[in-house]
Amino acid sequence: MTKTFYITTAIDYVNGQPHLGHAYEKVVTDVISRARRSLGQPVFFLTGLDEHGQKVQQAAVAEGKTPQAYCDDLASDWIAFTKTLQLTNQDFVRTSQPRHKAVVQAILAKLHREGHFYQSEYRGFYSARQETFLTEKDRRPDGTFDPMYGEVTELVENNYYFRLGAHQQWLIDHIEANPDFIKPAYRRNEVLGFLKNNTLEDLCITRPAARLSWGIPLPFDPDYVTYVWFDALVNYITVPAALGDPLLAAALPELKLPSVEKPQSLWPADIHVIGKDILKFHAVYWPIMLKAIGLPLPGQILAHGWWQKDGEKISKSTGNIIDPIAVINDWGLDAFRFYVTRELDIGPDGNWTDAGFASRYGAELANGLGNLVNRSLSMLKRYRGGVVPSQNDELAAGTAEAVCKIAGHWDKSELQDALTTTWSVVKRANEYIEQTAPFKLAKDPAQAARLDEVLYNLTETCRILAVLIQPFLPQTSLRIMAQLNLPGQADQLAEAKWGGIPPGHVVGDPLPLFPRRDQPPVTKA
RNA sequence: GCCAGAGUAGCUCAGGGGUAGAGCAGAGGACUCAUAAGCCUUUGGUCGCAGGUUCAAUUCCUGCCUCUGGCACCA
Repeated sequence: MTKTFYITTAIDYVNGQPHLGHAYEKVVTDVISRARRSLGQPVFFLTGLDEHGQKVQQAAVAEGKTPQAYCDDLASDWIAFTKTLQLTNQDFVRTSQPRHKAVVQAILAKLHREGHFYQSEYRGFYSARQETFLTEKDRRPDGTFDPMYGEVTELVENNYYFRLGAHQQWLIDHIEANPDFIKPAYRRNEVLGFLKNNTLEDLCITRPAARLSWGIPLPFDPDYVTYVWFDALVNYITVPAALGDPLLAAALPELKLPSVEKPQSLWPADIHVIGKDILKFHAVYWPIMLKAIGLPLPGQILAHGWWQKDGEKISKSTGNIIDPIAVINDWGLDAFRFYVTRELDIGPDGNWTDAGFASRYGAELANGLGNLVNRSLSMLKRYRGGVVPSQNDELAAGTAEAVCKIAGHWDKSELQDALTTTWSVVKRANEYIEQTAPFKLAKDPAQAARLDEVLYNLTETCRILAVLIQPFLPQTSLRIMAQLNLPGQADQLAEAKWGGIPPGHVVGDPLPLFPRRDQPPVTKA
């Protein structure tokens, strides 16, 4: 059984509708997934929802629904969202699913048995109205709590804790020995700085069921549900476990899930794509949990940044928001996928501007790629009736060099660099048209052979571009293939080898891929 | 406060001890296959401030200023 490349997004908390940040993380993960598949690797891409917790319980009650029904309703929106983005995820995990509950409980039982947990008192200030403990940070400057919390009382609560203390040094060693474990490097430095300058406190992993019923009960103490860490993070191994992953079967022998015909080997995850806000959970708690369970650590934690809009924080209260679905409806899915991966490198924060979106659409998609394909096919149609001439390799070497570079970028999840390099192929082809001037050659019958050569190079470049953009712009890739009248998905980088389009083949009719747009984009809901 | 990182052309950024670079935006030009797209040429910068090392600093060092990120519950 060969191991499948396993990549995940964070699971999103179901307390509303998906926004730009969610869309971004999912698109990035999807592009990496598609690129890996194109490189010839089997890939399993997982995304999903985090459904337990106080907020969901409260929201459900407020709507007069059971928490499960409330989650089911929202889950259908989130699943629809994966379709809108044309994600190629193989599964969609929900933490309220029985398979997830089974895995969480098996892990809790094992760690409890092996002495990783202990009970202890938690003393704190509790707001009955908000049903939450408050911290010193919640105090106002005068030492009182905001009236929104209602009456605040000091409360003592027993809970279970997970011992973290013994794990600090090996984790530091692991991060230092594996430079790619946390990317980008400056995030890695932050985690190392934190681990070296702080002593890890044990982690509170439960809430009393009396206070929070919407959660997974501890298998060894039904008065408690587990809280956040052993619920949400475990989603990453739920699906491998459910698919019969041999490492998980060995680590959790008592786990009882329906047997599968063809077990898949997924764990360890190759990449967890997450937002920078949850880096500590993934780079500190999660590895320690895995080590305690007896499982290998993921290969990489890839932390992306956040989007701003016009240089300011995106916030619902100021109305400074971007609705990804509105943008997609207006500009098309590929334009959206292109903008977020081309504009922002994975890691830093980015700045969404409508003008920037329109500018990239116009310059790079419409005038760059779109116009190249259109003018190339138009000339082939006009001068040769759409019949591909015999093969010529004038642009072969340059293209091959770019393809090789792009393969390297794909392999390292360097999406922005991959796009830049891909567009260098577009640029080169446009220059080639100016240099060879096929429209002049066409006027001179003596130049017919030269015109054939040029037209072949252009048509073949268009075909290769369909392969190179496929992970990013899947719809456009298919449309180029359709205009070339070629079968297939252009979803294997191996197809980017020069000489793939057969001489004598008749291409279809050219149509603008990205129509010119003069209106600013609609980004508000 | 502490720990990182950054301050370079109008914008986004790359670079790096010895005549400052790219893309976009701006200006000019020749062309016409194409979505009036594309191509060529080109205007922009005392490389945050002040010192120091050096024959030579934007590049190394020190200090300062400004900004950003992190310092455990927001994609």
